[in-house]
Amino acid sequence: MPRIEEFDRETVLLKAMNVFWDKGYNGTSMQDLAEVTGLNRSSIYNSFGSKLELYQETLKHYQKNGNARFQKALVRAENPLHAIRLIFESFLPEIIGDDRGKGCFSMNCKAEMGNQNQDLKKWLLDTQENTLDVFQDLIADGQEQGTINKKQDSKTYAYYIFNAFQGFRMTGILIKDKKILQQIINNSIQVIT
Amino acid sequence: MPRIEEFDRETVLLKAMNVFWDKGYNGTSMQDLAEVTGLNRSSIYNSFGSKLELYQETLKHYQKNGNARFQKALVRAENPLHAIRLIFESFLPEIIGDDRGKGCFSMNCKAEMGNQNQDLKKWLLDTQENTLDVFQDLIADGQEQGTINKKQDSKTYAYYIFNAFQGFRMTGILIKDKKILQQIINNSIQVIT
DNA sequence: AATTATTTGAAACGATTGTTTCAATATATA
DNA sequence: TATATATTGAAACAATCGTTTCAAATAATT
Repeated sequence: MPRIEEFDRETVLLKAMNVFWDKGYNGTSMQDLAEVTGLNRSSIYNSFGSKLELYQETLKHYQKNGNARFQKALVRAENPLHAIRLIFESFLPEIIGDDRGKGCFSMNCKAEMGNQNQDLKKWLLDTQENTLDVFQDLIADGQEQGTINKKQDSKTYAYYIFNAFQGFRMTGILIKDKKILQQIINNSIQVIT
Repeated sequence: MPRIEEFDRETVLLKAMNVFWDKGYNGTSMQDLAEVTGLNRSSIYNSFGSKLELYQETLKHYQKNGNARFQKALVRAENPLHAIRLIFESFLPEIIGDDRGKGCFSMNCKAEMGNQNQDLKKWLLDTQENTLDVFQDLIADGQEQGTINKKQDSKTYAYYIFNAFQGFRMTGILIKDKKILQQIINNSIQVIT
């Protein structure tokens, strides 16, 4: 009975994400979103609820993409240590190709909205925990397998790698030199080998 | 002949900084600024030019404070390696005491405005260069003096430390556990010893 | 005490903010 | 084909945005 949505939700979400990513949450207006998606304001509200809900959905979309990149690295890696390296390197194309200097969407959210909205803060904490777990599991495996040293426990190393990873996303905003970025990765991983 | 400004510029700047720091540039309204500073809108415009100019001035104020912290660490340090450690540790009180989760003002600016305003981008690049130089000089000194290894050149290590430092500021937004943060510092410095 | 240069307060500016309303449109089912 | 259900477009909502205006207030100088 119902009339069906005319637009492709995935496409709209992607376009909306790019605006939020570029301009930030507060820097993006519903006007911007309507223009870039081609949807009428009312259609956006009807389909996504509100500006904040749309923002949250684009964040999840972004993170899903990031998780996929993590998974790809896990599959391709020869061992856990190599997997960590591949995870870092898998973001090199995004960083170097990011000519607008948008950086990391998730990191931008953390800086702009992490202390302004409890729902977003909770989401950030959850994804942080998730990333930490991935790193910790990899490190624990690597320690058993022998490619990662046992000088410190996997959790401690996970925090260290997580820290380096976040720095990597921030550094990549203004530094696009692949050689420099690659050396940062090498040195960051050095500690756990 | 002229009537003198009634307010203390330094105090106003500090109050304005805290709002920008907390809410971001786009999240802060002139209303907010007038309320928190106690100044009338016209007085703000008369004394600081515009919202953007006031924002830039608060950023410089923040950075001046950060530089002072760097200098303090340099003076107190026993050697260049120790200086780098002290620089990281000098931000621990700010991180742990930051109960509102504001993070690093400069990092927030980078994430929110680095790609939106050319003047701000230029300022961010300048301060980045400055920080990198400080680290490189320290590392070069440490390498001559013997507390820092010579496996890689000072510039490469400077980028690595810079990366870890930026991660540190981001990690500190959601992680306030001093022991964890201290371990991140230890591991980050490990590479260059 | 008169003059002059500046700041201050209140009000208003047009533009834009996020959101809502509702009639017109469209389509899958009966 | 008629009906029911949903989406769409345009307009309008009150509120707030950053900024400007200008007369009143103020204080250092003459």
